[in-house]
Amino acid sequence: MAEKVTSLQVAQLAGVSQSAVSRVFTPGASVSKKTEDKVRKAAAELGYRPNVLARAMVSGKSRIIGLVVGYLENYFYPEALEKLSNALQEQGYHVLIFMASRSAGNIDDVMEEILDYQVDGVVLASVPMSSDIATRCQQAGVPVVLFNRTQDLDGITTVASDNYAGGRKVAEFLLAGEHQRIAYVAGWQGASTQRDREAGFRAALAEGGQNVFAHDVGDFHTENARAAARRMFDVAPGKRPDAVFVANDHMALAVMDVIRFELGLRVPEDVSVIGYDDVPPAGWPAYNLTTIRQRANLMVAETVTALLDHIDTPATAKPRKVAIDGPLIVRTSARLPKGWKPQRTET
Amino acid sequence: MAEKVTSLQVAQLAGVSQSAVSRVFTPGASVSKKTEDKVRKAAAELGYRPNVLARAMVSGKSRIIGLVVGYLENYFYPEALEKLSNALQEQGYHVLIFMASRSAGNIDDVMEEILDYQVDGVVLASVPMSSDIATRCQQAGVPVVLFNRTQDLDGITTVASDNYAGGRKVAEFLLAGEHQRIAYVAGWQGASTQRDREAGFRAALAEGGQNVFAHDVGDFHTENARAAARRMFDVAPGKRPDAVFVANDHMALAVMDVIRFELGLRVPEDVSVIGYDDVPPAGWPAYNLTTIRQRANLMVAETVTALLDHIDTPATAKPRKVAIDGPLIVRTSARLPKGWKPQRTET
DNA sequence: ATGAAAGCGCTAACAA
DNA sequence: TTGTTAGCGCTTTCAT
Repeated sequence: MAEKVTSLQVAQLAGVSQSAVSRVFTPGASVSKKTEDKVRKAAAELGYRPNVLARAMVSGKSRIIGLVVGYLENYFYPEALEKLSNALQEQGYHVLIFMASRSAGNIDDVMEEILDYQVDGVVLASVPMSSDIATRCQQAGVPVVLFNRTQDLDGITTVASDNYAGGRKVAEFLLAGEHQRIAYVAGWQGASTQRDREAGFRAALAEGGQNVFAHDVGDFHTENARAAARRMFDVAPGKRPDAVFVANDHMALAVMDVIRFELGLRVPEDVSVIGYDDVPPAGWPAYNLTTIRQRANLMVAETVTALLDHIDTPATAKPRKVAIDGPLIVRTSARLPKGWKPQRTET
Repeated sequence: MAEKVTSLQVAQLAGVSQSAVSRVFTPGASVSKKTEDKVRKAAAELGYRPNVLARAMVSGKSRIIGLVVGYLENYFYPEALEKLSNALQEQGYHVLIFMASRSAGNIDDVMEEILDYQVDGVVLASVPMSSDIATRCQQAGVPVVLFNRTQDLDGITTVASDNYAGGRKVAEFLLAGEHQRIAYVAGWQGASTQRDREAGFRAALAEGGQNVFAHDVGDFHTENARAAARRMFDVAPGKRPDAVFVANDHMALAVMDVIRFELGLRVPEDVSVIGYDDVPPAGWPAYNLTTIRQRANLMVAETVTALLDHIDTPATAKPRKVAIDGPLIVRTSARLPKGWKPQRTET
């Protein structure tokens, strides 16, 4: 069991001062080649590595990013988390995770805890009350970015897909497919993603001379989505929607299950279903869900850029509202407009 | 933007010494009610919270647990990660994430990085070369536990499900269902989970007088599993297996897709399919996969207990090998033995 | 280019 | 119970 090795020990072995050792491990400090060699040799011999925490204390930079995430049940998030963590690692940062799920009411506590770690920045993903928390961070002088949420709150950087445009695309596609009774299953109403998707969807529907034929709420949860699907589709054929836009894939898959396996209807012959996110299961042949792709790679890249920008140049960094356009991935869960062909599922 | 508040500032406002403030925020220190009140009042007024990093420096305890995870593509891991993070949070620890995926070769680097943060413990999940890393941690005097891997290496605590027993159960069920040509699709051969599942499976098969009819490798990856399924099932009916055990659900779902949607065979009429893990999609009606459940809750609980045990009492804590029994969840992807009824999917 | 010295914010003896 | 003191391991002036 190797004991803890300090820079002082290395200094003594190398026959230099402790500060010399520090300089060798500080990029861009001034050390002679000779000293550096001596120090590196001694360090290697002792297995020395700088203590990140001690460095953080004096420099004020912990190189830790706090990530607050509500739940990983929606498979868009594990993917985003993986990419985000990787991207941050490449920049020399690491991610401290905080699950906001359990701590239902006490998200405030979570925030305090996160701040206690002197994190250099915070990413909020799928967190209820994001705006309160974000404000709290700002007060503490910690850069924040909201991932996959757009807050009305000014002064906070947010990165999301262009949910309004996405909603529009879905409506236009459904309209082009000559659907007559188009329904909507909403997500949690407090989420900006939900609101924007619905707004874009309704706007384009209206332009096409239609209105939402039926509306229910699934709250982004499987069970609620199932219940909504039952209420919506377990009715007389004439009162049944012939298409439904579900606010995210996670719910859309559940809705498809109810439609096909509980009610015995066919997709898309009896009902067209469209989701949002393009999570991996949406591409599985058992579903082949037509959906709007959220480009996780781009969203993560923008998040990292914005965050580092705020960290490195807090004075000049302006809050941004990034909305990334996402393509409609046409598979087979929705009837095709004349002349369309389903696309191949790319990776 | 609130400035950083130190214990000294609180002390001055409260008219006490700095150490008095420290004591108030140190559970089990001795402070008079009167001092405590004064301090708490001043702290509240200033919005003071102890700096975890500074505390870590002097106490030697960072209350950070390093979690190294290979990939989140297998949906067993997001679930485990969420539960683990929650459980650790409840104990006052937080999780620093390290994705080992990207850094293909340089897992060693990841390990050094993680150790630089002076983590109090490390959890290794789905990481190649786990044993090397684990050894490295031990050298550094940092408690480790391997999650969902059993290493032959003595002296390292591991928590996994009882994969051998699980493999046996699958074989016994398939045998009872009077299958004649039972195949196996393996995971990554370096994983103990894979090896144990296969060993148990083969042993029980042999006891039933059968042998593995066909064998291929999917490496725990979707694409490889698909390819394996094609090689295995795209053959003359007489040479085709009538049942297949796939080493995890993630691959089993892909295998089902190939069997049903590419080859047009029926499950379970033509082929019975059984997986391992019981990830959420296994229970979706479109698959209804019969599988062995890995009890994530128990696995996480054991992991946390073992880890804290090693952290709190390093002297007496013995390395353990925990194997948690997992039930066979009987759904409809495998033909039922006479007299069996499919179970309801519980939550 | 290098060493000495002063802390970063906190905990933990040690006295009082 | 309280205050004083000495660090934890490091970065960063400030001299030299």
